Amino acid sequence: MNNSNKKQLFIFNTLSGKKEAFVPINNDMVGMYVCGPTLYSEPHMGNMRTFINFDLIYRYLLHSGYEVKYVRNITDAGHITNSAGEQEDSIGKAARMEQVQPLEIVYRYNLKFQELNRTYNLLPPSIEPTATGHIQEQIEIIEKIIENGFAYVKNGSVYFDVKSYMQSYDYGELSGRKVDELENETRALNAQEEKRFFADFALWKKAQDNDMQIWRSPWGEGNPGWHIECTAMSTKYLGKTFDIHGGGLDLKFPHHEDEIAQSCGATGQSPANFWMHANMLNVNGKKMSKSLGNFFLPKEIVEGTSKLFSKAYSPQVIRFFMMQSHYRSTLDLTEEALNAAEKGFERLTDSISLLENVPVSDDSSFSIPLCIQGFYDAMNDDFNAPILIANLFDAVKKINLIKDNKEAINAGDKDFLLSEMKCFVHDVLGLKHNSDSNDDRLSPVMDLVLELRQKARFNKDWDTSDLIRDGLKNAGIEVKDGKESTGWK
RNA sequence: GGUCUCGUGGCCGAGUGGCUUAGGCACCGGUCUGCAAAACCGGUUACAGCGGUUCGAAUCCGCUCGAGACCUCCA
Repeated sequence: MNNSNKKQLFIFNTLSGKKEAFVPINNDMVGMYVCGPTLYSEPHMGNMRTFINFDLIYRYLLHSGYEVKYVRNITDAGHITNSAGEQEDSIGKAARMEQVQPLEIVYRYNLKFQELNRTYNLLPPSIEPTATGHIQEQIEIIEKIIENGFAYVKNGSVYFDVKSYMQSYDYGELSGRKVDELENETRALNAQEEKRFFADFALWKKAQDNDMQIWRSPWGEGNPGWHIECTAMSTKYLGKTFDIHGGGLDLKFPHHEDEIAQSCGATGQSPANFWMHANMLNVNGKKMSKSLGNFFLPKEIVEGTSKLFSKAYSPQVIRFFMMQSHYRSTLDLTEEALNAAEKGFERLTDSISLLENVPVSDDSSFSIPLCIQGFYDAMNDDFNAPILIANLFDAVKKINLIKDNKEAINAGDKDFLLSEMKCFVHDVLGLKHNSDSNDDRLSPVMDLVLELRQKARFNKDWDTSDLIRDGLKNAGIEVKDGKESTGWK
């Protein structure tokens, strides 16, 4: 990495509602925890947007020279779903429906999730811990919270005592919610007589007859509440307080609010200095969700099997499309917008290839360092990938003008620009090069075919040259006649 | 109902007080070309409405209209 370009990184902190200078607790080490998926079904494109956005953040932190411990959990227990008034574990429910073991469900969808991570070019986190692998840690944290007077046991379940907590801490500081407002709004939803206070939430649930996953605890057999797993795992792997906690915006309340309460209640320390929330992916103006039916699977779009789109799009194009909006904005997915991204992405990657072969001059006609600084400035401003891309396209325009001898670049600047552009496109944005897709065996054949066509063109045998061109088009190969040579793709 | 966010040109999408023509795509014009496509260059179109603050607002404040999110299932 290039330290001369390393300026102060600013991150929008949900906790303060402001952009703050990012200073890690431990010099150049960064601890980051991101709430991962609940694997009771295949993750949809909206789920993936969050993970892609945090992949960008992870990548830029690495690029900035930080040593990052990136923890992204897998929820395989304790995630309660609420259907028809019945509360039950979502994994257990899926297992019962499909008549398999709960862990078989998790294993099945985790395989798919991992495959998606590779397809969309996400870097693997440092560790992906599971809730079921940390039952003991969860129990220990719950015991601490009880010990500190912020939780109580009732009929084999344990609840967090929000009223007691509020005497020492500010419940609602992350989401900006006031408990007295909540009370009027949500009382009807809670038929939980066991709770002392409507806002109390479960840390441990007593086992019910239809539970498929049950563990022993000091309070009897049962299973953990949803929020406690993240507190247990983040504390175990990153410490009582770490640098960044991320997740989807829809987790802000109650999940993240309750995580803060649990950590403070157990350790007396707030878990994270920076809270980051990625915004939702919309389809037709509405949040993508299963209940609305406006979701599609990440593999459907790359295979072209989604009914919502007329053709397939490469994962790189989808990733590029997502990078063109800021992670804190909602993003509207439409076919027209995807087509625009496809063309733009091609132009960007083409220009990198072009830069490799562009002629050099004695002097550069524009400031390359200034150009590159623009890349860094964009990302240092709360990971503003859309501005980064706009700045990259400024470079694209310059590169094209160099080709036409309207701008010039010297050898040193060329190498500098090329390596930085590759770095930002490939390593930071996580976009693979598009040209790798051509088959090695096809290449010599195409050279031959195009040579025959050139011969025909030289002889003004337009019928033959057009026959070749149209035939290739039908085979999905596009001929691109240039001034000196003919390309294809 | 409560809390909060947002409304930018044909589409997606940055930008928070005074030139950013943001950017991409589309469209129009041009260069190149046997023709076409591709590629490249150039250009047009905007800040939901009304009122206010200000020398000056897309950017701050108020109201109206519209959209969305959360309110213990959500990435």
